[in-house]
Amino acid sequence: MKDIQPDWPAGLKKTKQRECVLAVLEHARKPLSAMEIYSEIKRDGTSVWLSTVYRILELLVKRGMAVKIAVMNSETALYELNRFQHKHYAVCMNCHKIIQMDNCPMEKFLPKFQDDDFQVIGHNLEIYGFCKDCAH
Amino acid sequence: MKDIQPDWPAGLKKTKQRECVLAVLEHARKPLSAMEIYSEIKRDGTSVWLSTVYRILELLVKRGMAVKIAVMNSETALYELNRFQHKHYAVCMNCHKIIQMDNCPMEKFLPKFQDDDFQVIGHNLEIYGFCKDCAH
DNA sequence: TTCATTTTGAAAACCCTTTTCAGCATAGAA
DNA sequence: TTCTATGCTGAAAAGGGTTTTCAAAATGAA
Ligand SMILES: [Zn+2]
Ligand SMILES: [Zn+2]
Ligand SMILES: [Zn+2]
Ligand SMILES: [Zn+2]
Repeated sequence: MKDIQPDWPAGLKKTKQRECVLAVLEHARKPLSAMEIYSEIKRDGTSVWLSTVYRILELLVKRGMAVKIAVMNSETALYELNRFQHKHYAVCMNCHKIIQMDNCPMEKFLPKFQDDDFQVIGHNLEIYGFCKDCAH
Repeated sequence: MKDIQPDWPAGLKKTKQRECVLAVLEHARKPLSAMEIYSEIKRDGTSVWLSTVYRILELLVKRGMAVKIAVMNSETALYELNRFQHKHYAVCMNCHKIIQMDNCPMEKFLPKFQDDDFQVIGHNLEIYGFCKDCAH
């Protein structure tokens, strides 16, 4: 699981736990919760504490290396590597699967809203419904 | 604060606490947290418990009489009366003020996304940035 | 009024997340 | 390499919003 990193990010002390968290995020095919990352690392045999995972994730987010996602109606935050793509999600109301959308519906709308006494920094969009496995 | 309700919703037992929660929501000019509703009721001199407020809000949401809003990067849920209007919010990153948007940027986009193996039930959109009081 | 059924009070439990602080590991200097 | 300052982790506890519990109280129907 733990990969050979080509080069370690400058200013970050290299620790076993940080390497593991980064490796898990790198291999992830979907956004993961802190608990999922923690479990993945332990399953791999490395000793780590959940609070440490939270600390590392907070650090990665602060450095812009990871992104924190808050899916509504879910009390757990999800994390993924920052791949510098603007994206949004569709969430299945049945199986809670998260499906990535490839285009942003806000592009055309935002300039209109900009004028209205509000300086827009970003936006957050989520579609909810049923994925094709759960459609009825 | 407690209004004379024209008619009490059928099938709902009328209790002092439920009347108060509904009255607070009716007078609210912005979405409120359970704690804010609780404080408002106590300030009015009525005895109520926070867990009861949560129970009542859950009931109202389940009956479609209220709407629960989860603003990202905020760990508290907000509630408002369901006025059956489709709307979205802009959230100030500085003062956390919530500004209601009057048009929905998704209307034109949704049909395009509908086809993609996902049955769209609804969506959730949030703009974040700085309100005019906090612009820099 | 009486009684079955709900609802509330009061407290405790829950769950995810953050904080604390001492001991340990890391990277840079000597 | 060894030393040292600094930063990181383990381990446990606390935090904060929300939910659960169960006995007592209130409600509405008969
Ligand atoms: Zn599904
Ligand atoms: Zn977008
Ligand atoms: Zn503001
Ligand atoms: Zn909309």
